[in-house]
Amino acid sequence: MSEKSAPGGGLRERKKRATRAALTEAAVRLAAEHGAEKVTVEAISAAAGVSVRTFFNYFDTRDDVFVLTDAETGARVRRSLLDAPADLPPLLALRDAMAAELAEAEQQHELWRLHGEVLRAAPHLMVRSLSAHLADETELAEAVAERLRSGPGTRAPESAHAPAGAPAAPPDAGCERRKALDLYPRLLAAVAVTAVRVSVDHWCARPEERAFRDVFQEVFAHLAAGLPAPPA
Amino acid sequence: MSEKSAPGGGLRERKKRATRAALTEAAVRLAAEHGAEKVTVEAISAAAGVSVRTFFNYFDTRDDVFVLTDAETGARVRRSLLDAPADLPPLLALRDAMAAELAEAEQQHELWRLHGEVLRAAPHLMVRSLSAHLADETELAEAVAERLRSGPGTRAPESAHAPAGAPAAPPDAGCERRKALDLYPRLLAAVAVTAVRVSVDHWCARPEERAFRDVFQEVFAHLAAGLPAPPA
DNA sequence: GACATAACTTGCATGCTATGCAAAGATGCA
DNA sequence: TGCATCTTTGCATAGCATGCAAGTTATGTC
Repeated sequence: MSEKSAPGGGLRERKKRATRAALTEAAVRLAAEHGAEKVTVEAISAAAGVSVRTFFNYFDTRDDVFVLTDAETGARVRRSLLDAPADLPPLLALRDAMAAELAEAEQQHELWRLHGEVLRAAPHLMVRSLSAHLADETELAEAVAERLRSGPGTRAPESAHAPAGAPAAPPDAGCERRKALDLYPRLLAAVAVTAVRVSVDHWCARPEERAFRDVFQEVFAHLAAGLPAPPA
Repeated sequence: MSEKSAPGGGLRERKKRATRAALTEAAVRLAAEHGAEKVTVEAISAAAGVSVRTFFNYFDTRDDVFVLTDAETGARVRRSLLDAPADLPPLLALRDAMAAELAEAEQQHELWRLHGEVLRAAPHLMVRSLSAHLADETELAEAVAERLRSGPGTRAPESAHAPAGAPAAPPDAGCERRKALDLYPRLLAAVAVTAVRVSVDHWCARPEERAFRDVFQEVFAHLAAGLPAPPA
């Protein structure tokens, strides 16, 4: 797995990363081989060389081991969104922010493909994986609102970085805050996340036909045009 | 619960509906009172006056009891979509089809509100509920594709009803078929489902502020316009 | 009305998922 | 080396989920 990312830290941290990596890798391999639903936590733990209890020290849920999203992805997208040129329409700013992130992911082509395979074979896990993105959605909507608030032309490019270190909101904290959000930012964030999902899903179904980039761009072109009926 | 819908059938069917209704009602009430995650299957079953085993005869999963979607909703929306005037743009046809369905749901105002409360308090269940809609999404995408195929002006209004009785596709059957679907129908279906979710969610957060209908219409107006930045 | 059939419910047995707790082991640092 | 801290682990416990066989209840027919 990504052994090189953030190589620093002491032995402890490296071991933790190794254990987590071993668990996810074992999980994905076993899932690819025997089908995702037939893989028990016991099997994953055994393959990774740790106890069942330790598995649950790393993942809240069995299914969480199949959600291969980087926890920092959302933060990077939001920052990129806020740093985009002020005159770029929100939809396009969001498109570019996500495209940049996905370009990185596309480089780990092999792993991504395998992951896609597993998820598509198990809709249940696809849903689970989406839930991870849903958590992002509220924060993403806030970023959109922030971008709109400091409107086009009004915004000083440097002042826009989120209110310093918002320290990893506790899970479900978005529920109350959600009340304060306007409709448009929520809609844009939700639609963008959906667009990414559809792009990935469509591309996974026929990876050889078109580059992912093209699918992604076409999706956002449809959205920007207001989803008119395409030419036959 | 909805005791009147499809009142027919023998005693057996009525009993089944009653049992299912009792289970969902008990579940929602208990969840509203004690928090959704604190409600066990045992408690729900006891409150509904059946055994735990019977609960699992009605729902595959504990969480499924909180998914209050009518199984026929999707079918009605698809039919409505195919029956819409041929010159109506796909996005608007879908909007109207969904609006008609939601108008009915809005009448059971009380239950809908309570359900919304429970789901918003438990994102986990919101996700689960979405998965039910996701199942619809593929079939909805097929309906969109069907509508496009028999293009504007080409379509004989009567010939469009789905290929007779597609007999309740087995769960997950959509995964293979998905390969055959074009990008645009999938995108439109996914975006529309997302739009409904955002509308409902936004409206639930401030039910007194605006009619649901208005929120819904505004969302689709945003989409049809290509999601430009709204005026401040 | 009685009967055979099919459908529904139930309890029991079993296995997987998930959490709390306390003891044992590994790591970091002086 | 030795202490403080973090991690792993086994054990106990509870909830989730399924299969099976036996008991109960509708349905349709004679």
